Order: sequence, then C-alpha cells, then structure tokens
Amino acid sequence: MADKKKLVAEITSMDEDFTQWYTDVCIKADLIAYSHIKGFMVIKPYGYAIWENMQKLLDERFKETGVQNVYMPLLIPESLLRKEGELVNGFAPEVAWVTAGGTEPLTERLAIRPTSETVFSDFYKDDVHSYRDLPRLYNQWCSVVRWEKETRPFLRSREFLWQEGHTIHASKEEAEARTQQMLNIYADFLANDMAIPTIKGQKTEKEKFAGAEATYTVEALMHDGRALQSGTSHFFGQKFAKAYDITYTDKDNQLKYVWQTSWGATTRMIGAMIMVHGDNRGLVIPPKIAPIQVDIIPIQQRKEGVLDKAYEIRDMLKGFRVKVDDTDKSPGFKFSEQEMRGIPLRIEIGPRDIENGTCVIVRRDNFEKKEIRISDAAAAVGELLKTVQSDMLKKAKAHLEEMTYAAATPEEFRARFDNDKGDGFVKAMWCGDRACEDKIKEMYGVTSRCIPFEQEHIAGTCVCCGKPAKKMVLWAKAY
RNA sequence: CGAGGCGUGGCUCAGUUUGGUAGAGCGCCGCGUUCGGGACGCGGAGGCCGCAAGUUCGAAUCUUGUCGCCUCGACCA
Repeated sequence: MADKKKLVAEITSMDEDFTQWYTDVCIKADLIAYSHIKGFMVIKPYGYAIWENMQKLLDERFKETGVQNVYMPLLIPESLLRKEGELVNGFAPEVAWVTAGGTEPLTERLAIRPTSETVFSDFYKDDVHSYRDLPRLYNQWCSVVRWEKETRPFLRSREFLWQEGHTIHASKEEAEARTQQMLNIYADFLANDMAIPTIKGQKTEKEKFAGAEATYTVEALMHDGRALQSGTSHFFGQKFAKAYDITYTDKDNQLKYVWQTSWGATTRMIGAMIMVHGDNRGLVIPPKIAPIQVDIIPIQQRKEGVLDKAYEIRDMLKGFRVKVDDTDKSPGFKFSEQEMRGIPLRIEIGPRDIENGTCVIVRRDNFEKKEIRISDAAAAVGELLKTVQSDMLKKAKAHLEEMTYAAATPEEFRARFDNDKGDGFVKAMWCGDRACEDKIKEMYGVTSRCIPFEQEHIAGTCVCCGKPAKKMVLWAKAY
C-alpha cells in the first residue's frame, strides 16, 4: 500500500530502535505524559483505565483468598525505617526524605515510603496479641517513591503505583504457602488476563529483596529478548517480627514471633504488556484488560443512516466495552488511532455494508478481516474477543519458547550473549557461588533472573567456573 | 553519580557562527467541502526564546551562574 510509510510514520520501528519505539508507543497511544519532574509521569485516562482493569482483576483474586485492603501512612519516621538493617541498606540510596513541615524544619526526617514492610510491622506489633488474631492478610493499593537514577515510563519511574500485600502467620508453613499462593496468582493473572507467559522461580541471594529470607518471582520475556520481573513474593521468616517485636500468645501460652510475607505487583506490568504484545503500529491490548474492546468506525458518517446504524450496533453489544468513533476525522485517521491504542477489535460500517446488512470486523492482533451479518455482531464479537485473548497468549508463549535456549558450556553461553543481538532466556547450570554470578554480569551484562521451580539438567558443571553445578538458573539481560 | 545531548507557541524544530521588528510545519479554534487506510480550502488564536546576573545604544543570539529534561553506563519493581 502506497500510504503504508505515512501510516506508521509517527512510531519508530521496533527493529530500528526498540527503546524509542517503546517511548513512542507510550506517548502516541495516549497512556502517559511527562511531567516537570524526572521520573514522575502523568498517567492519562486511557493509561489509567488499563491500570484500573488490572487492579480489579488482581484485587478479585486477592480477596478470594481472604485478603483485605487497608491504607497505611505515606511517611515513615527515620528511626522506624532503620529498625531492620538489611532493608534500610537495600533502599538507602533511593529514599526521598521530607525534612520540613511548612516553614519549620522537622526534628526527625520522614521517609516517603519506598515500600511499607516497616509500617506494617510497626502496626502489627500492637494489633496482634493472640493466635486467634492470626493470620492477618492485608494489602494496600498505593504509590511508592524510589529515587532512581535512570527512569523510563512504567518500567522505572521514581513514583509508581502498585499493590503491596503484607501478611503475618502463626506458622512457617502457612507463611510459606501464602508466598507461593500469591506468586501463583500473579502468574495466573499475567497469563490469563494480560496474555503474558512467565517463568516462576526463586531469586538468588544476590537478587533477592533486601531483608527477605527468600524471594520468588515471575519473569517475563519482552519482544526484544530482554527479561522483566513482573511480580514478586517474599518470605521473611521472622526477621521483621524480631526487629519490630511482633509477638503473639499461642495456644500453649507461649509468646511467639509471627511468620511474615509480602508480595507486590506494579504499573510496570503495563510496560510488559506494551513490550510483549506491541507492534510497529502501536499498542496491542489483550481484550480482558482493554478499556475499549470494540471501536466502531463509521464510513461516510454524514450519509443518512450511517451513524444511526453505528449506534445501533453499539447497543447490540451490551456487556462489551464499545466506542463509536463519531469524530469528524477521516476513516484512515481513525483506523490508525484505533491500532495505535491497541483496541482489540474494529468494526467498519458504511453505506455499502448497510445495504447488504453486514459490517466488517478486523482483529488488532493479526489484522484478520471478515464480513459478518450485523445481526450476528454480538455473537461474533464475543467469540472473537475470546479468540484474540487466547491467540495473544499462544503467540507470546511461542516467542518465549523460541527465545529460550540451553547452554551447557561457557562457550555456548558466550555465543548467546557476547553480542548485541541474540538475547533471550538462557538456561544454564550454576555452582551457587556469588562470584560466578558477579562475573557473568560483568562479562555479558546478564543477570540471574531466577532459579526456576521446574529444574532441568543441562550439564553437570557450572557454566562459569566449571565446578560441580547445584542448580539450573535462568539468565537474561533485564530491564 | 560518570559521559554525551538538548532547553524558542501544545508538539517537532529553524533562527545563535556574524547581536538589530520572533519564524515554519504539525496540532488547536471557526466555516465549508470531504470520508472503505493518517483528506482539503479559506479565515483565526497562541511565545518574558528555561531562569538569573552581566556585557552592549540594543541580547533568543555573547559571558557567567543556575535549574530542568533526554540518552547511555553503575544502582534498582
């Protein structure tokens, strides 16, 4: 098509410059605007609607497991933050501080929460007295601030929206089970709602959360072959319980420390959605979280009856999220905009169709186009949205598998990573030494993403040092 | 925090070398014609040239300082 170049002129091709493509999509799809402070972005209505849908679907899953929502203070006194050493050390470089109230300097400076383990712990300390009070399954939806050096929309902003669940339990087993349960919820949500397949596993000592005893993660693979941590769940053991003195009296009248977990997922998942599903025309949103699922575009809308028919079709599609684009832009403009915004289905309706009693329906994910009877619209849309949703997951799964390699030897490992291309996940054996992890990162810019739950035997020796290997690790360049 | 780049209508930028009446395209507003892949005509609105101090008769342009943004590294959801 002669106009093809012009059509996509506003979005940089992802093959040409993936980073620029990503930024272009964020802006052109109307998700965000930059603010005047580095790392703080405006999430526009369309972007926020995506987040709201994600929140709703996640929140439902949480609540099904007994989780309750709460809200905790934004500010944390420095003394409170400092009670658990590892957490402070982990976050110290990126904490933002409040040092004055009005015109008066504060006697103790206050941290803007980078995460709320300390606040929850401090609260639980007085809130829980008996085994009858356990478990506590609290979650909050809020924003946190971490003063990152380099920032990118959704992937790494200084303020980001998330949920943080913080639970306390009477037994170690129960807390560990909760950690796994929440990780499974993330994996399930990502696969079934966001159409993003992930690899589940445990973080190494080097990569685990500051203060955690064990950190579990779901790792997704972006279109450019880089990994993105898309949800984490931590088992804290009794570390915070001891630092913050969270005790309860058990059935046997003994004073005991609680067992604790936390788990979080962020607006970063929107970045994952963009980079997993997007293409050179822009965003592609999975139907279950798309703010608009069907965009009805009238052709020659000023002709008698066209707009009426468009509204009529909209009314037939009750139960779906439908928009009629009745602005006076040209149809070509509307097509491009619908594609840029990743709306899963487009219905074209013009005088020609009306005469035949048909309309044209086009899929965003693969541009497949077909003519259907207007009377069949509701059934066809319902069917197609399901198909698009599952096809998107299939496609993403195929990409993940295609981009996952096994490296048995240092040479094979090098061959995958010692260049700008050929990223992806690499499964390789590891001896368990931090030194090898550090060395691999230094040599290739590659980090251990996780020790997958589903272990395979790739080789007998470590891919770095050649000593006997303990675990198979999933390696990748990461965002 | 290191290295580079950039601050001029909403956006992308020209103008800065050589100081002399603030420009273009896109977008926006109005009217009309269009409409099956980013339409067109006519009319219109919109700028303390990031901020501050200096040099000068005169500064978007020169000097100094300062603030901010972008990209890439080290650190991180």
